[in-house]
Amino acid sequence: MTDFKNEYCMHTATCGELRKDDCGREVTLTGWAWHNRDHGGLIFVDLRDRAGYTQVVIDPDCVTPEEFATAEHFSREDVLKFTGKVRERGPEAVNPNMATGEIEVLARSVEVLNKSVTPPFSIEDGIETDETTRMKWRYLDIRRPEMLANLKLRHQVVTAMRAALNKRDFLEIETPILANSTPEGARDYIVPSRPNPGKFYALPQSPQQFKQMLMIGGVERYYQIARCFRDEDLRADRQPEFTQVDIEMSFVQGEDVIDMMEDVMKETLEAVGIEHPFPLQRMQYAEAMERFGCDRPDIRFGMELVNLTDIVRGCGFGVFAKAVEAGGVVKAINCKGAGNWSRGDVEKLGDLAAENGAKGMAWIAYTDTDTELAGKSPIIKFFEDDVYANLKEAMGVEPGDLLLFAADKPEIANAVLSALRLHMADRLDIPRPGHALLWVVNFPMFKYDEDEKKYAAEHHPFTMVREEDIDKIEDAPLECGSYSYDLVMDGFEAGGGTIRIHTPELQRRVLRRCGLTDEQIDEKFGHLLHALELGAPPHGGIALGLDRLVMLLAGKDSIRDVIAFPKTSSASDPMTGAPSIVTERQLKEVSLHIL
RNA sequence: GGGGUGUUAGCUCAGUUGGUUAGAGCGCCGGCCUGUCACGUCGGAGGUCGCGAGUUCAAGUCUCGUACAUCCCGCCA
Repeated sequence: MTDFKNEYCMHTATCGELRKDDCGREVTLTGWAWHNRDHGGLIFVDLRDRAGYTQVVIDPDCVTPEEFATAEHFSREDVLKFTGKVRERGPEAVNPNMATGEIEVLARSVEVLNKSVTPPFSIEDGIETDETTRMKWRYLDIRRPEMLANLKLRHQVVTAMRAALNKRDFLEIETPILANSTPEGARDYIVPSRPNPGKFYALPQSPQQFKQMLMIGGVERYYQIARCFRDEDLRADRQPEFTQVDIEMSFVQGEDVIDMMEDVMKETLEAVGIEHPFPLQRMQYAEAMERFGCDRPDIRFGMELVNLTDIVRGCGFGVFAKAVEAGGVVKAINCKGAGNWSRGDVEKLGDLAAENGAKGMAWIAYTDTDTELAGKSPIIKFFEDDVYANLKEAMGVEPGDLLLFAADKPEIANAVLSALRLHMADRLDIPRPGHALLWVVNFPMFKYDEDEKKYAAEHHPFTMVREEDIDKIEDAPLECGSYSYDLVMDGFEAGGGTIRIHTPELQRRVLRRCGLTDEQIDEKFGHLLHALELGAPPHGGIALGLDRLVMLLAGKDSIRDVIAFPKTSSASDPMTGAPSIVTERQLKEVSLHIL
């Protein structure tokens, strides 16, 4: 962490900046007592601030007896102020493990700015303190250099993105937090309106409609570091409130947004010291699903899905043959290095397959010594010789391999093998160095919702349908492509965007296809349709998930580590106690009562 | 809504087949110590075993329920 200017404050130097060249300077340092080492006749204090830490020496010959007595009772995290001379350490006393290890400050005056009670956990990097404890005392957690570094990285990313966008004539514009509920999408956080009894605002799931209005308003290039809210269950990479870098442009086609975003990403990554080749790979959605089984592939390693459907069609193994007959697929991955796993360990992988919807998981193992590639598996005996030979060839089998199969509807087979692929990469310690970004483009426009028995937009219903597919909206919606692009990084969706519909007729057709009646469309989206009638320019944009992006750059597994004050999995905050009950009077004011 | 894992000292954890007074490291308190840097050393304090039932002569340990955390599925346009 770099230093900051020593202006407007008590100290004249930070605890991280002093070096050999500063020897002889008289400085005032402020900070927190990190480690106190009392040698009886001599006391060492590691004084820590945002910039780093410095050893302060308290020698009874250099301070008053009262000050020395004070120093004998320093506690961890006391807030201290020292004035003294920087001096070079003797050669034996140099500490090569600390940035300021060649110097120390000999205290001339000692002042306690504030005592601290014993902290509930120690302020160290690499601790494995329970997250509830960390979040209850989040301000202590933030004192850890690692957490401070994460927050600083986040700041640097935001700063770089702002700079890159400002340079390209984007305007940063704020949109409402008190917005309107939308019928589709995630569950809304709702806020009662006191002057409008029985009516509610919804906190925005994204500024989607507002930014389209800004384009129609002639802004042409907009961005916002936008807080978004979704009342859905949490995950390691999902919080109820999160931040998007929200971007929209007018008079563009999909390639324009992609090109712009690549330039912004390039400058952002450079700002935090990461090199990545540009332009990025662009992969069709269909190809991503075929090769990796998911729309956000981690392409830093292989173990790609192999489609065996044609090879096993009509074969002697009934499970595979029937799956194909029913219109499904048979796919497999080759886990190199797992061929010697015990049968029990392999069978356990079936649990993961089941979690993702599989009815079972077939496998074939080849031990290191199985040079004939006979294989071990309960299913081999069902295959005809030529089928088995073709299968082995398609999978590129070698001794030491483990094949895992999925035979099901394409969605399930892909989901199962995608999960297994990532799991096996972890288990086999397959290296995933650096970062890999790519675009996944041309998502289907619609998907069929089995539960609701209706079609829904894959991205969102404002997405532009590919011109050649517009005639299929009513009769073959699943065949409609869209102008959509996801920015994928290390197996995560780092961002997603689309070109928007800018004519009212097409917008209405898409909303109808999503199952809305004309009355519902007019009620919920009337303002948008009117706006599209009044000279809406062709426009499109993208939204980046800032939390996920910073998480990946920081090398963390959870976005909670890059958010200053995150929520627990029950969407609560152990530090402030939010959410909490409100008074009867508050409820009455907004015309509510609790059931 | 469903599944997995976990909950024992301030923190991180161990605790055998259900059996005497529940342990360790770190931290904390006190003594000693003038070159340590995770200082050392001697001594000490510190426990509603998440909570509630049940089984049993006996429960940290077994059963059921429940709360919270965490991971995953559903969900997240």
